[in-house]
Amino acid sequence: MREQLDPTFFARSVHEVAPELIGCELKVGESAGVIIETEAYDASDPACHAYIGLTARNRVLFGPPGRAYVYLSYGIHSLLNVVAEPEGDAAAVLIRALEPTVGVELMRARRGRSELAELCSGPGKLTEALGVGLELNGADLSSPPFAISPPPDGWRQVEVVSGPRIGITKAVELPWRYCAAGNRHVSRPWPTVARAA
DNA sequence: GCCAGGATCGTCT
DNA sequence: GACGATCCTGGCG
Repeated sequence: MREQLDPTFFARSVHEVAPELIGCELKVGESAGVIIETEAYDASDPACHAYIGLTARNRVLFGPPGRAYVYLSYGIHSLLNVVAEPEGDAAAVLIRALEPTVGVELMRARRGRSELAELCSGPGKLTEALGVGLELNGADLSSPPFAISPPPDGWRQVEVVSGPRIGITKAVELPWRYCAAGNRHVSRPWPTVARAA
């Protein structure tokens, strides 16, 4: 297994952590993928679960960085976030899409789909593919079943582009969605790119 | 190919 | 009692 991200990596501004997670490899159990799409949420942000203050659901956001914040969306999907910023500062990075690298057959079985681009191209899809459920809420991302490693050489110089976040109704104008430019595993096509000639 | 609608449940008012 | 940081299916063109 490769070296993992240093714990101090996560104890910074979520607006630094979110773009820098692009290209990093996220492993859960026997499956892994390269992170290609993220979104940043901080406590001053009306769309953030921590905006309303500490509650039973969002308490992990206020805790130590480098943990997993997992919650149920629409009563159906588990969504995975990485807690950022020092303990006491609530902020997190939503993992929106991965490019599958390890354990692809296991992902296919869990998703019930065969096309590679349908396995992890969405926040609800990747948690199903990786086997992430609510029981992992609060878990340390540097301990099994989790592991996060820095980008391998081929990913180190990938261009990261930003734009508006998806699926929210508040603070829609904030350009806090980040993605690896041109990657076809994104959850949605990039809304603002000009068409190539 | 695009769009509208439904599934489903924990959390907060 | 209402509302999602979503996904999939079916109907239509």
